[in-house]
Amino acid sequence: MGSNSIRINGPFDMKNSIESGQPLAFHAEYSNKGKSFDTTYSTSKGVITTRLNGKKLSYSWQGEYTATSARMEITRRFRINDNMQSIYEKICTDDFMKSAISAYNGMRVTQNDPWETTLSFILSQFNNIKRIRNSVKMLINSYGTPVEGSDAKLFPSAEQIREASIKDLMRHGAGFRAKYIRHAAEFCSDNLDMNSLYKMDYGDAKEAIMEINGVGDKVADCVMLFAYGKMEAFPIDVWIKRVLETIYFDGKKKKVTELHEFASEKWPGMEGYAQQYLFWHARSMKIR
DNA sequence: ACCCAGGCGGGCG
DNA sequence: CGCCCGCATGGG
Repeated sequence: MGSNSIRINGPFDMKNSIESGQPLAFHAEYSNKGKSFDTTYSTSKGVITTRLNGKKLSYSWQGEYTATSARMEITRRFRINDNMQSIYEKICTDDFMKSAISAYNGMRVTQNDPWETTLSFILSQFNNIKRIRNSVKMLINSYGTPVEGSDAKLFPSAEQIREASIKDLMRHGAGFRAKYIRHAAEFCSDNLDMNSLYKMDYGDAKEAIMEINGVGDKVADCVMLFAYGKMEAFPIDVWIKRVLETIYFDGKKKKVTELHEFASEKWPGMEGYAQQYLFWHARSMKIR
């Protein structure tokens, strides 16, 4: 247990960083209190509580954290050290991107735990955000280890999830994805050292994670981006497909492979950030 | 009541 | 390889 604070440089919109369909959207608790914004979320090691007030991000931790590791967790999770001006220079390529950046100025791509991200985005397939959130929270409450001095629980490990029966996972809202989750939990605890993917390049790491049954092209890209911080990853879901076709291809249908090529040529090395702004802006504008 | 959801694997041509 | 289909379930 302890607390400290970080001074934020550059624009930082914590609310949209959490709400914008990234892993924290699926289990973090958050609220506006006056002019400050409060957040609490479970990790594999403890519980992190933050309060953003202007440029000051105060935080406290419980569980297996030291002052150093807690600071690293927060810095990494919200990509505090990202140079947003430099990122915006790369992705502000046209009027649509300009309006997206303007609407969500300071929204970060977050960088989350690999297992947490894999589990969350397997659940996301053919699902909606509210339901994904209910499922993830149920899984935390049912399988997570209690945290001393808190009523919260740790984010459950792959080793803990693999002990669940398919039926139990289905009862927790996983539906037909239950078998994928079980396989992922077994694969990630037996056959895959998830930490080894950090040092692989994007293509190799994506290929490795796609060995999990239930992880295809889109979910793999989400894991590459939201866990491993590989900024060339460009997850293409229905929203991204529609918004690209609408804005850049005059409404004409394009194949996913063509859209990947388009993104890598338009936002080289920063596709992930472009995707996050496209996604959240497209959803708010209900582009269908 | 009815439709749909940040896709995926499997089966087929 | 590309296309098409079914899929558990609950929120809107």
